[in-house]
Amino acid sequence: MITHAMEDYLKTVYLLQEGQEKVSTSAIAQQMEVSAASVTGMIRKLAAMGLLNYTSYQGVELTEGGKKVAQEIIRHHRLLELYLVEIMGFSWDKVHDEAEKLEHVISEEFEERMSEALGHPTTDPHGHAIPAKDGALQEVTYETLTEVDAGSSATVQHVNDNDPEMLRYFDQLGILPGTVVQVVAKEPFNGPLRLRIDQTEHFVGREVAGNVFVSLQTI
Amino acid sequence: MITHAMEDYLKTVYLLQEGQEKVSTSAIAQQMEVSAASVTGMIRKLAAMGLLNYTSYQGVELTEGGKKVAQEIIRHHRLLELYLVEIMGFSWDKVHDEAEKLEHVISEEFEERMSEALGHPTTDPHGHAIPAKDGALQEVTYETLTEVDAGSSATVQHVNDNDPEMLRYFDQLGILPGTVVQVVAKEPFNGPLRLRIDQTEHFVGREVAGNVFVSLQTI
DNA sequence: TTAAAAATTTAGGGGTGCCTAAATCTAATT
DNA sequence: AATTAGATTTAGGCACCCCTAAATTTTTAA
Repeated sequence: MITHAMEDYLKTVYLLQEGQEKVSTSAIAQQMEVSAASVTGMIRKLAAMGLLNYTSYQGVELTEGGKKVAQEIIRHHRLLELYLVEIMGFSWDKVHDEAEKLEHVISEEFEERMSEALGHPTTDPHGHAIPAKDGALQEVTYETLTEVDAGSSATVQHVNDNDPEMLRYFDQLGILPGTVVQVVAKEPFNGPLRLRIDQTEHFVGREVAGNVFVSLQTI
Repeated sequence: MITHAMEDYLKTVYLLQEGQEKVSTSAIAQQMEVSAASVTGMIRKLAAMGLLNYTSYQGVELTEGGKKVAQEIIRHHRLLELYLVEIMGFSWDKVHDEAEKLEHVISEEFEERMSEALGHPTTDPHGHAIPAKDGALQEVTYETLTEVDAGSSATVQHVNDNDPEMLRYFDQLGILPGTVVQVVAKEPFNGPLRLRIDQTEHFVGREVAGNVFVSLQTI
């Protein structure tokens, strides 16, 4: 039996796994805000169930079965976020927490009816790809705004969705998926970035910029 | 902290309490399909929290605080059932189980947005009253079809919602809230009832008839 | 290469919520 | 009033999921 907590672990490992193969205990612990000891315990259980491969001290890697569970939950989460925004009128800073709870309890039919109501969408309100039913999620790894050279422009692809306050700030700035942002200048010593968004200039800190994932303008 | 399990107990006690004052351990155990020992354990916890009054061997009674929690959950449940049917297109036999899970995790905002989308409704798809926000639920106690005299007609007020198969049967028969049913005859020895619904006659067993709550036609 | 630092695991424990079996209490019957 | 049946509670246990503290392993740096 797969519990809600297990689903959360699998989802976290899946999202951390992108780019790397092995995911460390501490990375999971940090992401989930639990102790490393708790992670070890759960990992052993998931490994015993064949949902991930695990060698002591060497990190974990999802099996195909584990990936399937994770994708299902991520699909639930992202469909829910979009449904809450588009159909129910939630603001985008509130939907993450709501989806975090609902993703574990909705039925397949609920999932299907949301997808239908939304016209079988492929991205959620924060720009993340929605995995197809039983389809793999291959999220492209974009760079963050902090890595863009001064003078260059970039298009926002997605933003980190788990901090409501930061999302409200993004709203104020006009940063959302699809927005074109020009990095006018980058102040030294980890100073703020000077951004031009929609004719207006803003100074934003590195922490914020690090949560905006973009692709460079080719023009 | 009120857990999901506690919410379920409070809801059950609330619904069992209608009509009587005290609710017995075994009634709760039967309704929730858990052991009586488990009920005792939970009851003690809820009593310690001031959500119900409890004297050993004498049954329980919700306090005002306990009632408030129960009403909130029942409101969630019934709004969800209606939302699932009206907005998402679920069939009425599927919504009970879905609502049973969702009722514990939705936010106040989710509740409010459902209510708005539905035009602040007062009854769910099975004919049960939806408690107003922070408002008491005073469900009238209707009689069941088995209690209607042969020859009389009655209007369906609500039906039991927790057996999907029975709900599909009601659908086939055309029994839903508002339907007028004439009890043509009642076979003896707990035999079937002969019902006229919409010009058609049906023979239904007592168990089914006992789950249809009606008010007598005054005309 | 060896000591220190960092990461990870093990050990032991707490709260929740369920169970069965045994003990106890209440209510009904004689 | 005593017995018995039924209802209820207590006792002891299990699974889940988290924690802190201590032990162990790996990595890093001197």
